[in-house]
Amino acid sequence: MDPHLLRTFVAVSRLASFSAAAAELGYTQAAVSQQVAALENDLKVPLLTRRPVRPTEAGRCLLDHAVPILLRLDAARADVMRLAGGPPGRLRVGASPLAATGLADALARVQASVPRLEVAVRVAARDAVAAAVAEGELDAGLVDGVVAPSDPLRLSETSPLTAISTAEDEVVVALPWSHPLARRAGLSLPDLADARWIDAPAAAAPLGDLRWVAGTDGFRAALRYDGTDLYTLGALVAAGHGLSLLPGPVAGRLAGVRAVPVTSPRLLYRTELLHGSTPPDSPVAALAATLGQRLPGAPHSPRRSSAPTP
Amino acid sequence: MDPHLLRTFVAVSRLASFSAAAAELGYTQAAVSQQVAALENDLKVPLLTRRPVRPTEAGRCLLDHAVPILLRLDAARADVMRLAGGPPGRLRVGASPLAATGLADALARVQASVPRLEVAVRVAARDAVAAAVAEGELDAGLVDGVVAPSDPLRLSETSPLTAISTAEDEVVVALPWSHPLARRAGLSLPDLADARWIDAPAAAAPLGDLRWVAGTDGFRAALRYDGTDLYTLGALVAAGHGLSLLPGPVAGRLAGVRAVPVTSPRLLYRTELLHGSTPPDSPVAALAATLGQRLPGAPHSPRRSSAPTP
DNA sequence: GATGATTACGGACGCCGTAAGCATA
DNA sequence: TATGCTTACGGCGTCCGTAATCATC
Repeated sequence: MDPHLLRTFVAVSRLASFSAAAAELGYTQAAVSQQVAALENDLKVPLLTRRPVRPTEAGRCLLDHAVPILLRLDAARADVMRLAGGPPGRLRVGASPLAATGLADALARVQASVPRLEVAVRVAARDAVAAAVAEGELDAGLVDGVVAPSDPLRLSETSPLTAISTAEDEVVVALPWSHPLARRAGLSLPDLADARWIDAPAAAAPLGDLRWVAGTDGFRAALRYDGTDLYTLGALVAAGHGLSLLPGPVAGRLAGVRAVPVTSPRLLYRTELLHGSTPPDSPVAALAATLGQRLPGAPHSPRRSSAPTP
Repeated sequence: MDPHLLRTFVAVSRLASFSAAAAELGYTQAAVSQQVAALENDLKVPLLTRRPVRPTEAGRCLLDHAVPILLRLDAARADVMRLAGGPPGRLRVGASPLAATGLADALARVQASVPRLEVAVRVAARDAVAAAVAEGELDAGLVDGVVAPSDPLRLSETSPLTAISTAEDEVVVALPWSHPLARRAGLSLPDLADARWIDAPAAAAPLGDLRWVAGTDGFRAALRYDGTDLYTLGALVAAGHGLSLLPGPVAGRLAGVRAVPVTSPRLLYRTELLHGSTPPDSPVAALAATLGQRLPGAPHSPRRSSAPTP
C-alpha cells in the first residue's frame, strides 16, 4: 500500500493504459507493470483487467479509497510545509463566484496592513476552491452556500480546514415576474421541490444543497448553467427556464427577476473563509481578521470552528 | 511521506520515546532515528524535540493528518480484501449500547437463513464501532444517536461507509420525578441548554450531539458516566445528578425517572447500520435485509445512503 | 556515569531500466 | 503482424542492523 503504487494504480485506471501511465509518471512500461503487480500481490486481488485495461470490482473499491488518500497525503505535506515556511510575502486567495463579491475591499485592507504583499485571486467552483486550499495551492478560500442556521457548509473535505463564518445573508428564490408565486411575500422550500430549477453550481446554490437542507429528492434541474456570470443566470430565470436560489443582496440586483425570501425552513446563505494551519503573523491571519473574526484556537489543530458573525 | 515513516513518527510521538517506539514496532533505535530523520529531511522541518521527545508545532500538525491517513490506509486494505474474500462464514457485528437492543432478533433470523454462520457481537462506544467497521475488524455496526429528521448520524468517518437507517424513535428527556419540568407534556431543547446534564457518551446520546442539533454551546456536563449500563444511568437521573437524552422506548423502562418527549426542534433517535463494501451474498447483506432495508446501490461505491424506514 | 538519541558502516533487499517473451486485436 | 502487457535479469539505491559516538539528565 505504498502511496507510490497507489498513485500509479490511479493513473493506470484513469488512462486505461499501462504505457500511457508510464509516460505520464516518467516510468517505463515495465516498471508500471511491476508496480501494479506488486499492489495486486500485496492485496491478493486482481485490480485491473488487461486488454482492455479496466478496474475490476476490487479495483474500483480501491480507487474510491486511493484518490482521497493521495489527496490527503498531499494536503498533509502542504499543511506542514506551509506552517514551517514562515509568513510568505504573498497571499493566494480563491473564491466561489458569489463569495468573490466582498473580497476586493478586504484584500485592499490586508494589503494596506502588510507591506509588499503579492496578492493573487482565483475564482472557481466551491469544491475546487476547498480542494486547492487543502492542497496548499491557495492560502485561503471564500466559499458560500445554503445552510441551516447552525450547520457548517457541506464541503467535500479532503483534509480538515479551519472555517470561519464571514457573512450570512437571507436566502431568496429568484423567479420570473410572470411566475404564479412571484407575488408572494415569502415561500416555503418544500413547496418548490417540484418546480423547474436551474442547476447553476458555479453561480448560485448547487441543487444538492437544497436537497440536503430540505431532506428530499426533489429540486431536479430543468436546465444546467455552467457559467459563473450572474447576469446570464438572471436572464435565464427571467426567461422562465427555471428558478434559482440566491443570497438576497445579489438577487436584488438582477434585472427582470423577482426575489422572494425563503421563510421555511429557516435558512441562511453563508460565506465561510477556509484555511489550513497558519502562523499567526501570516497574511491569512490578517485576511481573517479583516473579514470580521480573529483566528480561533491553536493554528496547529485545524478543525471546523464556525461562529456566526454579529 | 512513506506510510511506514508516518507510522513510526506517530508511535514515537505517542510514546515520547524513540526506543519505546522501536520496541513496539520491532525496529532498532537506530532505525527509528533514521526514519524520523528521513521524514524531517523530506519535509525540511523538525518534527520532534529530543530530550524530552515531544512533537513540535509542525509535528503536531503532521500528527493531525497522519493518524487519519494511516487509519484510512488500513480501512482501504480491509475494504478491498473483504470484497475479494467472498462471503465469509462468520459475521462480526458491533453495536453501541442502546443500538444493541434490537440486535438479538435480527441475528437469529440471519443465522436461520445462513447455515453454519459464526456470529460475534461486540458492544462499544459509537465511534469505536464505526472505526472498527472501517478497519474491517467488524463486518457491520449498529450505531445510534440524536439527529434532525433528514440528517445522517455525525460519525467521525475514517473512511466512507454505507449507512442504512434501521430504526427511528422519539427523543425524550429523562428527568427525576421531583424536577420542576417533570410534569410537562413536552419540552423544548433550547430551554434545557442550561440545565444540569449527565454526559454518558457510552450509554445515552453524547452531549456533543445535543450541542450540534441545538446549535449552542450549552449542555455542559454536571456529571460524567462512562459506563454502558442503562439502569445505573437511570439511577443517576433519579437521584438528581442531571438529565439525560434517550430514545423513548428505552427511557420508558427506567424506574424512578420521568420521560418527557422533546417537541422542539423536531428530533429523532435514529439507529443506523454501517458496513463497508460487501458482496451481495454476504451475511452482512442478509443482516441489512433483516433490519428492514435492502443493500442500496453498487457495493463497490461506499457512500452514505440513508433512507428513513417506514 | 547511565540512559538514550545520533552517526558510521556493511549487507540485504527492493525497485527501476533494458531486453526478451507472449498474448490479443 | 503489431501493439502492448509481462517476465527475466542486472545494477543501483534504500533501508535496516550492529557498533561506536555523542549529548543530556
